[in-house]
Amino acid sequence: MRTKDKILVTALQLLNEHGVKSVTIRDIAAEMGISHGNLGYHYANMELIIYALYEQLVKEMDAVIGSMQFSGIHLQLVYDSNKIMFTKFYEYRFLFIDFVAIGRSIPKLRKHYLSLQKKRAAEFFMLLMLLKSNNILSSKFSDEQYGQLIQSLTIFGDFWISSSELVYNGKKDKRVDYYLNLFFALILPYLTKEGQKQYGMLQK
Amino acid sequence: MRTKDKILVTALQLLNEHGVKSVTIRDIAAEMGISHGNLGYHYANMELIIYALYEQLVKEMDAVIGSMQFSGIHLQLVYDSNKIMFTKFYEYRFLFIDFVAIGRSIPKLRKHYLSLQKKRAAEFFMLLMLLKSNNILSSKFSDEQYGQLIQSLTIFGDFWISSSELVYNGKKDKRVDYYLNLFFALILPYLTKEGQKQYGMLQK
DNA sequence: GCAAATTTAGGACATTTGTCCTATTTATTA
DNA sequence: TAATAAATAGGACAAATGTCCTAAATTTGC
Repeated sequence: MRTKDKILVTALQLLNEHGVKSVTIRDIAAEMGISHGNLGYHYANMELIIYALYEQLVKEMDAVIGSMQFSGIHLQLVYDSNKIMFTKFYEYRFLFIDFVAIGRSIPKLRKHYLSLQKKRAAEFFMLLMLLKSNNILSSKFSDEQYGQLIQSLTIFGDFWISSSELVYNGKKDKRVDYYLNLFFALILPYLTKEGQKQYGMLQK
Repeated sequence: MRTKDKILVTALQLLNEHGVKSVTIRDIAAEMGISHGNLGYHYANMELIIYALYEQLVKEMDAVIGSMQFSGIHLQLVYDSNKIMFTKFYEYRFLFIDFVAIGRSIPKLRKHYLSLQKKRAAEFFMLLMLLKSNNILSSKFSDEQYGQLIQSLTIFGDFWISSSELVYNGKKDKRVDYYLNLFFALILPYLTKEGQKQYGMLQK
């Protein structure tokens, strides 16, 4: 692996473990066994590394979402795509754990995230509308209510990791599933009979 | 005001504005126009200041919640108590914005928060059960489902500020109301006819 | 195989920050 | 009022950190 890539791998590991505040250029160099001067040659400072990792996450998400086959609308689809997203998010958890601090110190990242979120919210809204017209989500709730639901789901999606970092004390390999389950519990009361049937048959 | 109290006031203002990462003992002293040596005499480091502010928040919350009159069970009660909590949280928003980083660097704070959260969740569960038995919340959802709802509401309650810090661009004085409204939208589908009626009549 | 470009190591330096220390001033109390 | 305690100012210092620089080593392209 090229040094430049290896730096990102090591940085990600250290950032996830110790948090943005505690990791320095020199820490990463030491962990890799290279000089801090060398590391500075590839990435002059932590912000560049963090932004590179953010770009990497976005890229990986696009790739994995893009490769999904949308064969007919079904609750399983929502489940699968969210499971992938939750898992990826957790791989890059330091970003979410220090979300605001990072957004504050790297305006470019914040700006990009905002437009990304807007796009994702619009896609998700389309998906919900589709589920609604296919009698999976109930029609008795207004589009505005579904819009609000999406906002809350977005907040949950962005911050379940932070919460779990402080609170979760279950098995490590069940963490994502646990919060994915909570996420779906938020959608549960909006389901029709048919939706509930599909929910019961979800392959988790 | 005593210097020791004034330090907390100034620290809170700076922390809310710039975040934990960017505020130092010396910054606070400079803002107050006193020497850093003097500030060190009262609080040796930032962690002591942050913990003191956390204690202050907990104390203020206890006081304000304790003074509420619980005259009969009603959705308005849930609304009012949450409005108070949301408002207080926002006054001390730096705590929530850097929740994980603070919890990591001040284990005592993390530990206290965990036991507090446990207590609050239990109280909230009792409240929901009461609303359920008073036909405000629907009986068609299981206690387990209400338990999950509380967990999601807790995550929302702890992190709406972080999200708003990055996303919200509405009027400043409507911020708390906006997220309180989203918070209640999460409860909406669990309401009975009677509950919905009370919801429509909420004095916001 | 050799010149040029890239990569690497490590030193130097300024800045920031927490921490400690002492001297002075202000407040308290007996 | 005198002595004691509390509060304040500001200097000193070490550790950490980003940043810059140079020289050596390695790789690349012709």
